[in-house]
Amino acid sequence: MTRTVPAPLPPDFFDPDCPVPTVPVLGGKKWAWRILRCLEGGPRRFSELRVPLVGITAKVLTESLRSMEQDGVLERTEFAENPPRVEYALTPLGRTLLGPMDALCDWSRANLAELLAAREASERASELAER
Amino acid sequence: MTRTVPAPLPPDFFDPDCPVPTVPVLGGKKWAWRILRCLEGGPRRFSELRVPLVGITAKVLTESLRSMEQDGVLERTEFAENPPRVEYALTPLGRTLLGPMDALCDWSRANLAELLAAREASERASELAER
DNA sequence: CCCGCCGGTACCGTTGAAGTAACCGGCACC
DNA sequence: GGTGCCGGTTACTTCAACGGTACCGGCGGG
Repeated sequence: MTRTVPAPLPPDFFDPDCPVPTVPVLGGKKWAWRILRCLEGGPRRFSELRVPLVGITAKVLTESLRSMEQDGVLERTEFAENPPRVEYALTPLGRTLLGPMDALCDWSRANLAELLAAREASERASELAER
Repeated sequence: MTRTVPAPLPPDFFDPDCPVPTVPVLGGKKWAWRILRCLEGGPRRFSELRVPLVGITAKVLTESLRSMEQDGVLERTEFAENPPRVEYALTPLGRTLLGPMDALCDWSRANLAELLAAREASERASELAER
């Protein structure tokens, strides 16, 4: 007899010690994706990054950059110049993230219409249920 | 003369109306990834999902499933049986998400060691700075 | 009559990311 | 001597996700 139901999932289906979910881009990092994208074309200065990242505050940008630096996906270089200059650049590790990231962005672009339609449909359904 | 610096990024580098960042998996959805993974092999019942998703509470699982249903990546089917049965299954749209997701998971697995090393290194550096 | 199972809901507390506002030191320019 | 820019820092607040506990209705079984 063929099995029509899948085998039950064991409690250790996910390794409880697996730190994959702690990967920076998978966390609630609203800006990380965009920052990576901005650095794709080469190093950028702090104030240069603030231009495309419309709405970000200095604090949040600082925090995001610091945490990404800690994760080794980008590098902070301070120049002892005048006026002071700080540059942020992708590390080789950070650059390898661009591929998978592109895959997800492509998915978003391709399926966004369908996704938004699903959201609207469920909104309309819940409005009907209210009455 | 060749340009050694990249062109400046314009303020409209990102479309301000672009809702790509609102895509479910890109938000701070701690469990969405795992839920998708659990449904990869076929439909699952509510209590069946609680087994592999160690530590999730009924409330959070309900919320996650509902929001993913709204986004059209999974489907909720209620059977008027006894005892009541509810099944969750991936939609075609949800199934297309598995590919890009795998890419990111592969990246995590491949580069996790390097990432954790970078974190430790920066921790050690900050401890040195404290003294 | 009471107990437990299924698939939740209600209420409330915690946490961490994000936002707001004010300020800083050093230097250049006027 | 005042003003402004650069690259932040500090303190405070807001907000949504997450977590904990308790409880529910309908049913079947003992």
